[in-house]
Amino acid sequence: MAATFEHELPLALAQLLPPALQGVCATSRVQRGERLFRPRAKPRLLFYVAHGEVVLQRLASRGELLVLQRVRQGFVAEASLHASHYHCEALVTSAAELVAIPIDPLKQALATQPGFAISWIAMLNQELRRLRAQCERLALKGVAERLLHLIETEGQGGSLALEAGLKSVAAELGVSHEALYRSVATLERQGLLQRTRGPERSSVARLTLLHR
Amino acid sequence: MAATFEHELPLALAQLLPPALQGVCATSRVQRGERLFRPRAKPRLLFYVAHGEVVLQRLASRGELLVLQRVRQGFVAEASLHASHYHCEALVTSAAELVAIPIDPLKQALATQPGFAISWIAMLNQELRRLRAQCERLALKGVAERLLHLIETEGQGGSLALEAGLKSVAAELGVSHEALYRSVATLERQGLLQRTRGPERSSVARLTLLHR
DNA sequence: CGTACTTTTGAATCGCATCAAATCTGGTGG
DNA sequence: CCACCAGATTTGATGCGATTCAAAAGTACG
Repeated sequence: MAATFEHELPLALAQLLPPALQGVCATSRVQRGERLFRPRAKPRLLFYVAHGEVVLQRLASRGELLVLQRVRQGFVAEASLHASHYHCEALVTSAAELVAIPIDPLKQALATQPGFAISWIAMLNQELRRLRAQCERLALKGVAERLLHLIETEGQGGSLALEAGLKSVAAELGVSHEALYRSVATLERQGLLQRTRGPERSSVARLTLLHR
Repeated sequence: MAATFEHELPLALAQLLPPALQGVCATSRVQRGERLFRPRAKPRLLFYVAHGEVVLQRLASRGELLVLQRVRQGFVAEASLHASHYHCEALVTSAAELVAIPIDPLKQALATQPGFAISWIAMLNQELRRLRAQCERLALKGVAERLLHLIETEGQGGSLALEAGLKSVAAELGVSHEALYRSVATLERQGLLQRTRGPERSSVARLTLLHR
């Protein structure tokens, strides 16, 4: 779908981006399954995910699919700002509302507006901390420990919204989906976790931590 | 040791930092075992590792030690620039030469010199890519695969220098040191890997990839 | 109503963690 | 110089947990 201006920019973006840059951004709704970019493509746009879910993934040497990042709210591949090409691909796994920011004007704004550059650095710092948390999580040994760590760090108040099903979570945790299903069932049986399903087509499942 | 000005700043830093900021930086040599900062401490200095090795680690909920990052060359905890306190601790694991950069002047320079801010953003982007590579590595299932991935991504020309022994590498790979020793031995037996030890006290061991 | 996908359960297998112990290493102090 | 110690390295044995393969049931969507 072409750019639509009927929707305002998400608040987080409106506060971050300078007005001049906001003018050249395009908001669009993207269906599940679409690809934002492929590996080796030259970066021209930088994407921000307002709703939905986008997965950054990469084909490993053995042909296995590695999930580098699931983005539910935030920038996609912001590290490709100065890169000559993408190192991974971005796939929409849950219908999303995206903002596309042209890279050239973005770099221009960063170079001329110090306040914006500072905010951008703060955003990158936050992203760094998030990634370190993910590394910490992947270093945990058990499936249950990884899942609980995910809910604690990525969830809000001990509750994690699932936009795209448990299978996608399993990939992010670096475990087989069978192992994750079993672990969730066990934790539920032990009363440590509660899974709620959305009643409607808006299947916003949710994992909530109990007794802790 | 107090600041010494007998040594110039490392080239990478000299090119990155504005002259005014270089003037307030302190170079120092730090022994193995020293701690640069503890969790919950308020960040006042930002460290750059010129030589040696510094490990960013954190005590997990179970009391296990999680290695978030091994820094052999680059910044330590650069994400704490705007943070109110550290989330992890930094331990020197191999005698290191460090540059301490006061945070306040650093933030001042970032806010007033757009070119510097841009360079800083580029550095953060590089760090983000490195961390994504680490996540990718930790998602691999086998010890051997993780090790080979480490050598490929962190090494230079298929050869990785070890500043602090295999045990520290095991922690970074998220595996037990026994498993890593066995894996290295197996790979050596298969002719896929060669381990060289430094002849002198400068025990710069090295892992080199063969036949690939 | 059929197709594609997720979810679920089962069973067999394998790799790694763990515990244990021996050897080797560098560095320290007598 | 040597005894000694702390840590790294190495090898062995055992058990657990995850992967893998397989198959069935549930669910969304056209």
